[in-house]
Order: sequence, then C-alpha cells, then structure tokens
Amino acid sequence: MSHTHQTALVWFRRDLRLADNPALTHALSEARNVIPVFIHAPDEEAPWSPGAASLWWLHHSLASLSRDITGLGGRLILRQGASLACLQQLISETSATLVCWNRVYEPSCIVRDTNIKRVLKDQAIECSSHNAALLFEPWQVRTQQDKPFRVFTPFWKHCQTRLAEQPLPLAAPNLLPGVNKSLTSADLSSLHLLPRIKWDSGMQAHWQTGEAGAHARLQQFINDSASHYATERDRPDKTGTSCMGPYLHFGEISPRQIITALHEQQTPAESYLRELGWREFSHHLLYHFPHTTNAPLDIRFEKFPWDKNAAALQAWQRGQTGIPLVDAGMRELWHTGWMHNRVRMVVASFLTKNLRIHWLEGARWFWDTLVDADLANNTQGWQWTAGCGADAAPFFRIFNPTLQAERFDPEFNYIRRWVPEIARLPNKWITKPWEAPDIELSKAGIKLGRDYPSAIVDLGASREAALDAYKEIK
DNA sequence: TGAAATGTTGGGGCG
DNA sequence: ACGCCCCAACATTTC
Repeated sequence: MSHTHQTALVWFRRDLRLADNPALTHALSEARNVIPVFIHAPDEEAPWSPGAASLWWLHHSLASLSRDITGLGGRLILRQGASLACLQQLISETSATLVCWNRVYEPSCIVRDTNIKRVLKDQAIECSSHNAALLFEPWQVRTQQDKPFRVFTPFWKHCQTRLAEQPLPLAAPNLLPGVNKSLTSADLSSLHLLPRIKWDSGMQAHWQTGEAGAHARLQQFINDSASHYATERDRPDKTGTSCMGPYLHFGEISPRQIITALHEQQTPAESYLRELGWREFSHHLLYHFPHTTNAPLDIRFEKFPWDKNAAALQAWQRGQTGIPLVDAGMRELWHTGWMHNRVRMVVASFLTKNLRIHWLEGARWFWDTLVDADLANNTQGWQWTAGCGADAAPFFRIFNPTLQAERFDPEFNYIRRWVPEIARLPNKWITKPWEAPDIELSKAGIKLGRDYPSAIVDLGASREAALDAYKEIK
C-alpha cells in the first residue's frame, strides 16, 4: 500500500476503542507509522471538567486501551498538559505530518479543536476529524423549515427513516505499527485519575471497563434483557437496562455497533433504540444550543423562584431525605457511580420540584458522581425533568416517590437493598415510613429521626408549593 | 417517560 | 319491582 504520510498521530479522546474507529482507520490507510496518543487536559473542558467518578472510569479504560494497543504491537503514548502544546511537541518529536481524531460535540471541545486545527494547518500539518460518536452529524438533521428539531418524536422518526445510511462498523486493525522506543509516555498513575480517598471499591465490583467490557455487557444485555426491555427497563430492582451509558460516553463502543449487533442477532429492540434516539437528540440539542449547559432552553425559567437550601441539598446528595425511594437512588449512585434511569427521574423531580432546588445543583452532583456523566445527556436530562428543556416534561408533572416505588419496585427489594435500616418495615409502610403507626415503627426497631430521617418535606404540601411557584412564570 | 381532583357509570345493598 | 344511596372502577380534566 502506498502511504501519503510517513507518520500520523491518532489523538484519542472519547473514542477509547480500536474497532469502528474512523480516525484510527483513516490514519492507518494514510500513514506508515501510526502513533496513538491520549492527552490528559481536564481544564480544557471547564466548567464541566470530568468529575471524580468519570476520572475513575477513564483511568481503567485507558489501562485497558493501552493493553489492547500493546497486544497489536503498538504503544499508547500518554501525555499531560495543553492539548495543542502536547500535539506540537509530539509532532516535533516524531515528524508526524497528519493528526487524526474523532469529534467531541461539546461546546468547549469544539472551540479547542477548531483552534488546534487552524494552528496545525498553518504549520502545514494535515488534520482529519471524524464522527465516531453519533448516528448523524448534528448539522445534517434538520426540519423541513431547515431548523434543528426541538421535539423528540419527529426528530427520531426522521432519524429512523435515514438509519439505512449508516455504514457498517469498521473492523479493528489486526496489527498496529510499533512506536519508536525513544518516544516517552507518562505513567498512567501520574495522571492521578484515581480518587485519593478509597471510595471506589463498590464501583470496582460493578463494572468491567474498556472496549472488551463494553461488548461483554452488550452481549449480556442482548442475551438476557433486550427482548423484554420495554417492561423490565423500568424496574430498578432488576438488571433490565443496557448499562451502555459509560461505554458510550468514552466511546468504548459506538451506537452503530450496538444497533448492528442487535440487528445481526435479530433482537427486537424498538424501545431500546428509542433510548439511543434520546441520546442522539441530546447531543444534537447541545450542539445547536450550547448555552443550555448552564441556562434554561425555555427562557421563562430564567426567573423561576428556585430555593437555595443547602441543608436540603446535602440531605438529597447523601441519601438522607427520609423518602425511601429517593434515598435508595442517591445511595446507589454514591456506591456504584450509577443510578437506574427510572429512579434518576424520581430523584430529579424531587430535587427540582418538591425541594425546588435549581436543576444545575442536581446536574453538578450527577456530574461528579456518575460514571456515565455525559454533558449532553446530563444537561438535557435535567432540563427535561425541570421542565425547561426541549420537549420537556411539563413543570406540573411531579413524581410521587411513594407511588413510583409501589409501581416500579413492587417487591420493595430495591428500597430494602439500599435503605437497609428500614428493611424490617412491612410493605405497606416501607415506601412512606412517616405515615407508619408508632407500633409498626417500633416493631421494626425504628425511631424516625434516630435510625432513619423523618421526611425533610411533606410530599403533598411541597407539590402544591411547586405548582404555585410555576404559576409565577407561566 | 404523572398525580390528584373531578366526573361518570354501573352493580349491589337496602328500605 | 323500584328508587335511592354508596362506592368501586374507570374516564376526563386540571395542575
């Protein structure tokens, strides 16, 4: 094969995989030597630099990517510092004339990458960027009026009619060219991605990070859950969801690889594909409305009377609200870095509506604690719940954590698992201990306020207060 | 991808 | 047999 370039850099970012990696494939077809690089520059993503759980995930995923690259004869070069300076340094060390990467569609990354492309081009370095994260480029999906979609259903219908355009996933290379031994790489440990305080044992037990882990988890989902996803996905006591979130965020698997696998194994997955559609929708929305990471898309909410209540926020964060389903979710999040989606909606509704605390407070907490924290999904998810986003749940849709628990945790196993101090309460009261007669509480060995918090708000009264607040802005 | 209030219907107990 | 009331079950409206 004749190569246009002697040496290319492949700049890995949110595409920590070897299969279906267009930047890598392109580099291999264009250059004789291909040098895989990861640059740790968290400040460049400010104010949404990766949180603690995300960094934990990144650490293990980089370790895994590095092993996979070594297994094919190559070597992953780690660097730390400003991306542009590191790339320039690597270019001078390797005489590379081509830099390839897969796009990240977040506001701060777009600004950074656009600048890098301009500067490198001025230095006669060819840059080649690719789409590895989305089904469609955000600028290529538009309404008949040539505007971005703001409503999910027509957006997804439109996308589905065009799914056939999807190319098949690219194969992983079976050999990577060796990297000159003199080229230095930082130690993974020197990036300090792991938490200083050891809180990650629960996460270690829950997750198999990396590209192989992504495919193993996907296969498990296809075998066990995908076909009854429509009903089981709402059950936080079961493992009926795909858990693809963190893998998708770091690009350890691509949406089209998932769709292709479901298709090849003839798994009916209409309602799961719809969730991939929501991911796509969120990413397109963030691309078109980059200010929504910290401002409501619906401008009426700029003057919504949010409540500043540090004590209530802290109770929510720690899973000490006295509302069992809310506390169960918040504790699952803290312990595993993940929370079931149904419960995410419940705890988010509780924070923004019953406590009337600004959705950004919730978004920031999720950002720091979720291993699948993703700026587009997090922003759109929180705005959706708060009622200020695109195609949002109306503000007056307020989840009742008691009813949600009875409906979706019908055997109360989820609550009993994460809120063990009330596990001995009978089913009738376990979703609402504040209503339990004293005799039932003492039989279960519980004194509210001592063994488990009294509810920090009255669900009915706070609901009414939220509706009154909403009237002020509508 | 809600919940609560309000309205409607129809079966059954009862005088 | 009949009207009346109660109330569950379901539907509609409102927030």
